[in-house]
Amino acid sequence: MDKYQPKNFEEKWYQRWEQANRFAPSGDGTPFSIAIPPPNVTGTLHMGHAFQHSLVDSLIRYRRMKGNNTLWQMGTDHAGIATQLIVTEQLAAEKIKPSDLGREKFVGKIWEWKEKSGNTISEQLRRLGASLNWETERFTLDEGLSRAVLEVFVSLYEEGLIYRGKRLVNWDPVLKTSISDLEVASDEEEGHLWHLRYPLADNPKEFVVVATTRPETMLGDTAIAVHPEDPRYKALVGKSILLPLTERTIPIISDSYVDQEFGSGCVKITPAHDFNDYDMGKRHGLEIINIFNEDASINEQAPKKYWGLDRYEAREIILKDLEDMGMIEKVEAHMLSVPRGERSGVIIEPYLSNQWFVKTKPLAEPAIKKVEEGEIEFIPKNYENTFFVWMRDIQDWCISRQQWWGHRIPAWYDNEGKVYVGRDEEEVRHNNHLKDDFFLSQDEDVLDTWFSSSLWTFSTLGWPDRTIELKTFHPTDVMVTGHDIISFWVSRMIMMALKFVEEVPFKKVYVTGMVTDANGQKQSKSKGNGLDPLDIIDGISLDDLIVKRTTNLLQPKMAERIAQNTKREFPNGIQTYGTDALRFTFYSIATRSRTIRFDMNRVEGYQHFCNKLWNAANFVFINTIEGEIGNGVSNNDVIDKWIVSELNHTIQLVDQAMDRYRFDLAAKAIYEFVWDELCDWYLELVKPILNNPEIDNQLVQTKRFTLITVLEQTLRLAHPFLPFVTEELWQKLPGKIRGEGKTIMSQPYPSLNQTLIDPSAKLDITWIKEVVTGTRNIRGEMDIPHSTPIPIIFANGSDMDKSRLYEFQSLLEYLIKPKEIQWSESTDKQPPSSTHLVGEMQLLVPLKGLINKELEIIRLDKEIERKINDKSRTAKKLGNNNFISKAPLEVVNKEREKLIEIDSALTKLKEQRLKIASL
RNA sequence: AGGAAUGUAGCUCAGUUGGUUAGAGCAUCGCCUCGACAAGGCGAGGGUCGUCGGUUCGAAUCCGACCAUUCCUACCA
Repeated sequence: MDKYQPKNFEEKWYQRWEQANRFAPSGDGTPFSIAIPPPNVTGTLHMGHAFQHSLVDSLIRYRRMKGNNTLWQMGTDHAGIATQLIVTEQLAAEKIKPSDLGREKFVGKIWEWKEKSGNTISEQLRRLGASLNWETERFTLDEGLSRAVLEVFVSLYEEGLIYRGKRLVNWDPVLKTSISDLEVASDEEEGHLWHLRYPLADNPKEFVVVATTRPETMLGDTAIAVHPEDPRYKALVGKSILLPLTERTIPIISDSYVDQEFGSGCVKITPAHDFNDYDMGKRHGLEIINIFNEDASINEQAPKKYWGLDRYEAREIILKDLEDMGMIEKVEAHMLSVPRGERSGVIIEPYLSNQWFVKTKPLAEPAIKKVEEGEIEFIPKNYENTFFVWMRDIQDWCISRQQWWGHRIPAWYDNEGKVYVGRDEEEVRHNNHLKDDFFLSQDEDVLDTWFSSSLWTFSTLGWPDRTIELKTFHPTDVMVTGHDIISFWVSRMIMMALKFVEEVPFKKVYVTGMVTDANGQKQSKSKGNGLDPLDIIDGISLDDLIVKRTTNLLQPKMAERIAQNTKREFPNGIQTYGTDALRFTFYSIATRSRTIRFDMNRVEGYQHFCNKLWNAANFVFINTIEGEIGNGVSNNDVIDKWIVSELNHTIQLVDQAMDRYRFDLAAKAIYEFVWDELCDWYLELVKPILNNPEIDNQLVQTKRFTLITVLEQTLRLAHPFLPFVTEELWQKLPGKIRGEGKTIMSQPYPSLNQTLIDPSAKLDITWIKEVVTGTRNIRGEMDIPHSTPIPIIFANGSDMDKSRLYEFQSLLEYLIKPKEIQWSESTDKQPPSSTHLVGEMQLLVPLKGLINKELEIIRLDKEIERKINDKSRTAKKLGNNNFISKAPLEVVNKEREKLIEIDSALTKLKEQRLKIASL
């Protein structure tokens, strides 16, 4: 058999599965379904996706093999702003602006781009082995889902849960659109606090000083505010000031929102450009003056001098003008949190505009209730708090975007600006009895992408039609996603599903940790520390990796640093690991922690594991290919009973782990079974029988049968986690063992057979392990090579030891490679030896010609010291009357027995040391 | 500012309702080509479980305070 080379077979198997339509739901088992969090259609797979989808795929494959009628619903998201941005940038390279093309042509360009690059992510998912049902793949802008969006919009509007209004929203002046609170990220940045002097209207020689971080907004000030209790300013309340640079006089008001301690204790109020000021403006009936255009340049509400200036140009000039007038008291350095648009990276402006909103409170209440009642369960549970905190203080959701790519808002306006909402223009005219020549124009805006995503679990299943799919697979069983998406998406799906299909969208929410780089840094394009999962699967050279990380950077000056960091982290690039190794890594690191540092060393370790499994299978094939494989009629010996018992124990562990979404524990159980039990012990224990021509053929056949059936079950057990290598190996099994099945992925999952758990077999094997490990310890410590046979004496053993030696002597001879094994009733008159204790029994390896006396004394001293420590710990416990009287009897007895054992061992070791020392 | 999470070996992480000597992988150090596997085998070293207190016969585990890191929410102009 060839070496383990994942690239030789991984893609092949995926193609065969897909061609044979293995990913479609089938059978009449209990339905089990998961909806994929729709990736951005024009995006690429990042490590977080690969991680989540690997977890989901194991759940899906596990359930499918368990006989569930299983659906993993595939689909992608149109990602409005992100996609429009990409295409806009591409056109910019050809010096074309979207406005040059007009709406229709521009949207056409995006569709072209979608057709071209839309399957990148699908191909990546295939490489991951994701057993998604491609047949029913959906896209948020396709006909069916668009129908669902219309239906929901119209019905929420009719119920008064969608409304249009002029509000202050987060405005991206580069993208020229509103964005939701969630798409704004605030970070601390260095700035300044300018203290400006505003002269009093009735006494322009006197000033009130206000502090601001955004001096340019002063052009839109409509009041200044002080705290009602502030003695410095009490007398001024009700007076007015002359707003510099403008011709306006504005009032001084009092409001307890003002913090007396901050700045001068006096704050300028700009209702059109600050959320708090907006609220305050409403409270006091202040004028609202918007001084910005859509691109945040100064508009005609400001003095002519500043018209058309960009907000930051305007700032400089305004400051200079104020300075010239002597109106700047002082400037301080100041850290402030600056809101930036997630997509464009520019500073977001609060901006007054007409927008559409969803009234969320009435939708949130039932959603909160379902989670409280446990109908939806978050795993880990504490993420429910994140959900509750968000939902209990939920703000209305601004759903209109001033973009072209997306679901156009189904609202029409007449000449007077009256709004008509309906599924299409025809319906609007009909319902409102409007003649065909009555002027109507449709709203230019599109809906927030998350609006369509919020319908995802049911719109993908055919809603608003009551399809059989919807009936069968909704609610879905679990949603697997990152914590950053709980408020964006999870909460909104819950609200919408409850509203429109009157059931929860999923029963469980498994919140994964966030995959970071080896330094715990979030992976991102701008930091240049992101990894493409395919580069771990296929490998990539250092040069290619640097190119990949440094092209299309938003900040090109970062390129040099990114290249340096990449060189340091991956001096030799990334080698080829294959999908299975990557996947197994994901399972192993899927613990309950919220950040997961991705460590390439672990991928390497799990690649070795795949290799180990490969080679173990190879061993099995070599030993079963020629001779007869028995029929399983058991004259199983204790060794076979033991490995079957271990296998069943592992099956149990995997089931328990999967029930609790502990992918790490499932992976660990499989890893340990394959490597530590099957490879390290069972295959070794079986060799002397398989390779011995004198052994009874019946026994050899039984061994072969156990060997190959244990392998076959192990492959099935591991398949959800290692889909490719298990399929490749399973296909090499003889048909007699494999059965009629065409693929491992449709075979039944191994299930626990409690009657095969055999504790007594385990005790026997444990004894063998102890004896073998004991002699290996002596060999290892004494540097005696495996090739040198050593004489060994079993002294002072019990009847049980004796009978076990009798039973397993030939095995032990194979494993220990002794010159001979002697049995001795007592330790008297034995030659000076190196000793290892197995319970009461002593393993003796005579020193003569093999072992250095001093080395043995050192080894014994180490052992003795350990025992002395144990003894004092145990004796101390037993010397404590409180322990004796309060601890449970069995714990006390355990300690008593332990003390006896330690004492006996200690005595023997000390005797032994005396004996050696006296030589 | 409020809320949450995390802190265990050099690194990345397990450790279930408190109960043998706190485990694994990687890394380190010896020895070994023995017919599945050097992507391997065997052996060894390595930890005051963030700090301090409390509860308890007994604490990595439960409670409190503090320190450090991280995230979320709200932001003081």
